[in-house]
Amino acid sequence: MQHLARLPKDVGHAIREERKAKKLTQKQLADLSGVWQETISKIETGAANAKIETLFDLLAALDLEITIRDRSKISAAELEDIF
Amino acid sequence: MQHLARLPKDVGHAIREERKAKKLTQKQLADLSGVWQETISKIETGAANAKIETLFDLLAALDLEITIRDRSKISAAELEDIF
DNA sequence: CTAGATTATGATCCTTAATTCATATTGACA
DNA sequence: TGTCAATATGAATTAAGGATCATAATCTAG
Repeated sequence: MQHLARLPKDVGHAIREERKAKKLTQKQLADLSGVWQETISKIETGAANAKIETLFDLLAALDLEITIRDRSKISAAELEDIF
Repeated sequence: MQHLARLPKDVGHAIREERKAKKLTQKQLADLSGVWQETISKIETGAANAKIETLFDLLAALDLEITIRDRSKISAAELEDIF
């Protein structure tokens, strides 16, 4: 599964889906990442405008990474076919 | 060109490279994105831990998007970009 | 339905990003 | 080299995130 993000709230959704896909609770992710459960909740629900560092703490704990590229380059559907 | 980001500073590098690839000055990007030139400078040099919303303001102005996925899913094409 | 686990929300305190202005530094180029 | 554009840096102020504690709301198995 791969997540396209063009708006800040997309990031929270992606975090939540990846956390659930890995069968982790917010508390477990909190312990893994060093980010508080309350903060994770706010980020996942879009109630927070998190800092990049906090986001990367969560991404690292979930073994995720980010790629940045032009919007026109390739569609998410096409990428799904590749992977 | 596509940028892999696993650490916060990678984001600043990607922003800078994409801005230069599109032949924009920090001031021009500032006018396009609504983010101040001084702030862009700090983000590009890694001197700032920007907020997600600020990052997305810059990505939108540069017509960029991000994808989030598992670290293990790296294509051959991307490996060539990295090495 | 109930109990326990999970997630959400609210308050306070502390830290820090973003804005804004001023200016210093660097870079490009005639 | 000298000048102007571009970028970086620093200070002060404002706004907001994160830590922390407490607790409410929600979900879920038994």
